[in-house]
Amino acid sequence: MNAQAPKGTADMLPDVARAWEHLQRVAQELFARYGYEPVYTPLFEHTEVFTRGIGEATDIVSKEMYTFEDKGGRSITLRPEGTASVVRAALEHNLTANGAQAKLYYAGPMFRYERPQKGRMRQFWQIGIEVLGAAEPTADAEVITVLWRFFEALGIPAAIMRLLLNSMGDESCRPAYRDSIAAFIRQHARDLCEECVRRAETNPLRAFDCKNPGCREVMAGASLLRDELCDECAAHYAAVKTHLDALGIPYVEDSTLVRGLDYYTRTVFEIQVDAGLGSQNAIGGGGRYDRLMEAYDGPPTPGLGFALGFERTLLAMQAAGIEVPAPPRAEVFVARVDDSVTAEVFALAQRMRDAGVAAELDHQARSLKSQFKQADRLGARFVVVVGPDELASGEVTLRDMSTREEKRVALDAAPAAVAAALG
RNA sequence: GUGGGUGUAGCUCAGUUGGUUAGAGCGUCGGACUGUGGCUCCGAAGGUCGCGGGUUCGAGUCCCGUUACCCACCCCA
Repeated sequence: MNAQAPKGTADMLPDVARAWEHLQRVAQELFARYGYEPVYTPLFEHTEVFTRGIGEATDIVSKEMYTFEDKGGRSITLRPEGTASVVRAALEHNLTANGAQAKLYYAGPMFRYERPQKGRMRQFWQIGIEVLGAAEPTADAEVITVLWRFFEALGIPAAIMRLLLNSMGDESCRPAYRDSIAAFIRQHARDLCEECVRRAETNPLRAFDCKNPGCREVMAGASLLRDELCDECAAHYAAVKTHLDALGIPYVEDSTLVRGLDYYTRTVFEIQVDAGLGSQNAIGGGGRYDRLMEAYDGPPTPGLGFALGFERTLLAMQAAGIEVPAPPRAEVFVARVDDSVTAEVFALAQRMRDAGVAAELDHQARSLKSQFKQADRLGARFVVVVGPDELASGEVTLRDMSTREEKRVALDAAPAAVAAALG
């Protein structure tokens, strides 16, 4: 058979898997300090959760979803992102009933059918947080701060991160602006690329994102949403910035930042780095989605959150020279001199483990010499040598691999002695 | 969906104008006074040269196709 993992997926072997767990540990510890609780939602949902939530016209929904019909005839889709599921779950379980607030975080794989490239996989992992029921700008500033602090906690220097901030307005000011941009594009159609002209009909705001220099030049003449926000949105945006300023979180206002999911309102943000990600640059991003719950026929419920990508975060860390610490695979190696002491060695290793010590032993009938090599490779601080000589006096030899010192200790007392020596 | 690049041992790669048993480094395993590591030395195992056609007396080396991976476009984490 073909042993290759499917296109766009990757096995996470120990070195990578360890980094994965490191990210999750850092996230859990940090998020807990801000009052976020874990939540696990299904990896697949009724397709409607995403089509209604993310938006029919988005790239994600129109061409990137893993959708299939299950044996019951239901249309099922592997989740392409986490927010829609969390909001759906909050609605199902009434987490925000009577004005309650929910602060949740999740971590797990997402699925998008795309051509893989650096920093982009068909199955990729995200960690995200969501705050539901919070309308105040302090919530926006908190979510952004958590994202920023997370990357800092991983050791990514603030100097290489760029936090982009923008407001997308809401239903009272965005539609008019959107129409004006569409009109602007049609007006300058002959100076813009085909793609941008097409955008006038689908998602006009995306034209600001075009990499074509000519388009950028033309779009620079368009009015900015920042200047067209309604009073409420402008005040909210200003307050978010004030709160970020107070915390010293450095942001760059970017009126062209338009995130690709339809559900965003008001605040949107993204953290980018320049090294390690290939042609990608965003390692995390998010925003406010005050109308999303209503898209599911739920009550009006403000919400916001962020998602960050494991793969990209790791690429950024690698580029920054950050190593994920690897603990020794064994603290003590229990070596046997010959087969006559196998039973004692096996039992002793178990007593070490029961005493809380990471202990390893040979399962391949290797020579004593190669057991020492093995112990060295595993990073074991101690080797306990068990042989006929030792056992004759009810003892074992305890060798400190760093100092090469050896001493005899009683067989029964060995686990405690090793545990004590390890501190 | 489109374009470009690459596919030789577990990993990183060499392989001359096509010519006899395909190499190196690292890693793995074993050994270097009979019960002991990291350095050094010696040795061993390990390869359908992505796959299928074609050209040729002969192809890892040329041609065609195919597939996988990588990178980029689109878009996104």
